[in-house]
Amino acid sequence: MLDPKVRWLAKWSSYTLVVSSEDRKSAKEKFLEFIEAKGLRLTMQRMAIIDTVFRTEEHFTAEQLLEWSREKDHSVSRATVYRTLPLLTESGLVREMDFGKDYKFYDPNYADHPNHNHIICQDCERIVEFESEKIEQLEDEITHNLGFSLKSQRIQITANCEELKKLGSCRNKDCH
Amino acid sequence: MLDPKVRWLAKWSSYTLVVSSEDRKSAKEKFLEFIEAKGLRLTMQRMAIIDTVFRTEEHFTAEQLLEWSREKDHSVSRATVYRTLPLLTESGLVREMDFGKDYKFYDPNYADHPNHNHIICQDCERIVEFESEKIEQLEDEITHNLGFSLKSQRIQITANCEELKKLGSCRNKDCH
DNA sequence: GTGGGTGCAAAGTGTTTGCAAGTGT
DNA sequence: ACACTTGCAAACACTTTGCACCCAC
Repeated sequence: MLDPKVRWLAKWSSYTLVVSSEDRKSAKEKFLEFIEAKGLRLTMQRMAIIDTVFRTEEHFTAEQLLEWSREKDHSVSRATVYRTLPLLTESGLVREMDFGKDYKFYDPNYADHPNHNHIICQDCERIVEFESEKIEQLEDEITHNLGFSLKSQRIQITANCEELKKLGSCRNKDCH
Repeated sequence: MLDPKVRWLAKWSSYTLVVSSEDRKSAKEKFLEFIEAKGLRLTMQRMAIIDTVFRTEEHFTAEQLLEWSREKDHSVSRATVYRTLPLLTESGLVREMDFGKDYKFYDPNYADHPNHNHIICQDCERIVEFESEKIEQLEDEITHNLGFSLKSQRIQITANCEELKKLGSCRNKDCH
């Protein structure tokens, strides 16, 4: 395993090498193909951003992505992050989510689980994902009955930790 | 039926009279009670806004609410609309919705159908509502199994009109 | 009369964009 | 070389807020 700093300063040729040894290489490689197919260029800044996105398990905001990307390449600017996010969502590998906050969240796990839904803890803002074939089936049925064909769906559940009620505080209170 | 202009210029005492003859009086009266319970005042501007909200069947934006309210009382300002909206959502009678646009939508039908969900046509932006006890039950079950207690939920389905596919165009294409 | 409410305009906040300089191919 | 990209800072769009005046109670 290379020193992360070194890895990030490396040129593209050695970079792919690292990529192919990563867990999430699949989604990342798909995105690199997407970029290539569109005739776009692989700049150092984009690489830093892309790697951050596909190395992350959590949902993140534009600001967090900027911060994390800068740890890898200090030259990444806010503008580039905001210009790269639409590419990510356009590729279908990252999903933009709106929880009614003033900023958007981005979900890098979308590629693997295109129909997953979210539970957001009101107390700690922890986000948990789930999938349900039964619900999907019902949604599809209802949508069809109303004269539409379902394109995509999202469920957002706002909830409280059971822990909070029992213990008076939430274990994850400061996890965000 | 009074001339709308006159009705809106009337003082509070005669105003309630009109209210009680309205279809949506129930939600509106609940909100007036909510305001009173909080010890807030009933200004002409608030009345114009409140009446607009509870007379409306459609989903609306802050800007639309301002425009409509101004038709009733030209002195209503944008600031007052934005200061009144939190009261409306806080009362539980209006629901704030985020469809990922830069502005929020507000749903005045929330009081009557607190768990309704939305299907948005990708082509014409028409919004259709639906409810499903089965889905609610499943959601509640899943949420509980994951260690949370469900507070609220929302489903957004993006779909295409079946008509569009069959006829090549959507009847509602220009309805928004 | 008084404390909450209002309009106005300025400030905020997350996001987008014009432009000149930089860089991957 | 050329066209795509970038960083910077100004611009944007929606929303919030400070302040002096106003008005419902």
